[in-house]
Amino acid sequence: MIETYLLHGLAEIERSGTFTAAANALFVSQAALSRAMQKLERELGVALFDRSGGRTTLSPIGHLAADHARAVLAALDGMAAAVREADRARRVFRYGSVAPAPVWTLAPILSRVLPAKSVESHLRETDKELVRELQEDAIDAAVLLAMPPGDGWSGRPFLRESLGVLLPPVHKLARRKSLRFADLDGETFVVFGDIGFWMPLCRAKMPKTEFLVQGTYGATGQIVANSTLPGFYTDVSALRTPIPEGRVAVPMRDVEATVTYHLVCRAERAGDLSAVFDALPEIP
Amino acid sequence: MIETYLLHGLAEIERSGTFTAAANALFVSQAALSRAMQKLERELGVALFDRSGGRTTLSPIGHLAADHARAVLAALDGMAAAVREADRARRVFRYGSVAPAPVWTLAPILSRVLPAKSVESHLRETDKELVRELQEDAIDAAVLLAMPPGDGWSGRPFLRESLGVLLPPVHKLARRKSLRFADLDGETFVVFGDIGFWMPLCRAKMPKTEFLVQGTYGATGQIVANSTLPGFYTDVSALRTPIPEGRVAVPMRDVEATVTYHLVCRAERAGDLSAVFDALPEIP
DNA sequence: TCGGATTACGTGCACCGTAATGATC
DNA sequence: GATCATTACGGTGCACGTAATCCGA
Repeated sequence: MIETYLLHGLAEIERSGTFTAAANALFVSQAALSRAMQKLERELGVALFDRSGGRTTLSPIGHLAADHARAVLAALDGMAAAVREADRARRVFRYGSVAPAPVWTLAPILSRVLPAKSVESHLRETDKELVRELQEDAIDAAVLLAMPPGDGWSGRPFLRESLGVLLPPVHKLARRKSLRFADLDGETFVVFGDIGFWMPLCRAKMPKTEFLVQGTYGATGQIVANSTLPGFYTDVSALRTPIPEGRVAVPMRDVEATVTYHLVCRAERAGDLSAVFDALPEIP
Repeated sequence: MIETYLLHGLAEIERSGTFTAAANALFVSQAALSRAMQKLERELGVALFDRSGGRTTLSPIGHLAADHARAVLAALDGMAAAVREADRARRVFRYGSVAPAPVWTLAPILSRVLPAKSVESHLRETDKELVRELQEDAIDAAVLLAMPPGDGWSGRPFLRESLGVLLPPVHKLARRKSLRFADLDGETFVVFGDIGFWMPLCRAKMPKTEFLVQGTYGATGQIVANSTLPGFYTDVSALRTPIPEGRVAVPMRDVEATVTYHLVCRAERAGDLSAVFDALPEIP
């Protein structure tokens, strides 16, 4: 029987050039490697090495065998990777989102509907990145701003969110009923870093504005509450983090400031996720 | 390290359905197989079997792993086959021919030009079969009646052969200087079986003729020498087996009765065989 | 003489088989 | 109780490391 340690030995000898170097790389003695290669030749019934000179070297057939050995070992690694990945996928539900708010909504739903699975999520800044991750099966589902173009997708909207700004009462715009991005362009905003698509959206809509990006959600709130710098909120975020005392919340009325989140998966996987889709809230 | 005996075990369990049956098929004890599968699961860090019920059965991930295991084992078999085939090809020169006469010519040339190789040859009835064998790398070269169509071939003519008939002196055609197939159609011929393309050619040109096919060359000669039945010879065969006493040799004058043999190989292999081509005789 | 492969030799581990035990129908 | 799988136990073969040997530059 040709066991894999023989293939490892052969591949490493081709890589290292000599038995001695390969043996060191494999943490075995050169004697063991020498015997292993003799065994491999015996198993195959074919000489793989030129043993004429002082240095024993791979024959052309030995190189051919080493090529195949590497292919077999790659297949074996592929097996281990595929099996471990399948096992992981069995235990965890992984999804990405273009914004943090949908995660707050989904977290309790997912842990109720998929009690046997742990849930992993991450933020991205564009639908496009998440669509790619869906296609590569790197995630089970994604929260997008719109259904992706083309067939092969399954999903539906489940949450709407609208952006607004938090202003000090003395701010010249604090008395307005609503604002546009254009009104605020040039202000300096305190903003939390991980807010998904909102970040590039705000940069695009307010190119003259400077954003003081904070690494944590807490720090962002602290600075907004204890300074006169404007910050952001949304209708959804206001439900979990009340508007700070001494701040005025003014909603934005640009169409881009209100978005609808869609939970999306590949159509093939729709069956696995039907319980999740059924548990999503309806949009009023 | 995942050794191949673990993969064999897994694949056989999927095939057989139970550990017991698989263990019998693999000629090991069920205990050994059970331990082996535990080791495989330990190596992968993933459970491959449902051990809840009385019968331990493959989980979906176990089936996935078994699929990969079979693929790895197939790659391993492929490696052994490729290496053994490369080694064989290194030691033997194998070719096919549409007729026996070229083999008589080539045998001494090949053993002189390729002293390190043993030579294997076989007969086929058509160029087409041999071209396919060349394409499949089943043979190193082929003796054909013509260069194959298309690019990718290398070769040249090296021998010409003409067919004739051996008649008893009393035969009504024995005094002719030459004959056509049409003259002989309807006669009963004694003929050796393994004569390559000559057999279908003669059947095609003399559809009314009955051929008494002999299994050995010696038997054919004996019957021809000791009967009044007509037989065949060629100018080339006459050099090694003289015309029997009491027989008249009459050449055929149809164009199909004279052929030119070409030694052909795939163009990629032309370099390996240049010494052989150089040693071939020129056609007068 | 030196770097590197092979051979010799003793050791220990890992896999084996038998047999007892466990688990499920 | 029958049928499988797992666990326990003792044995053994095989791959290992050390060290001696061999072989070319």
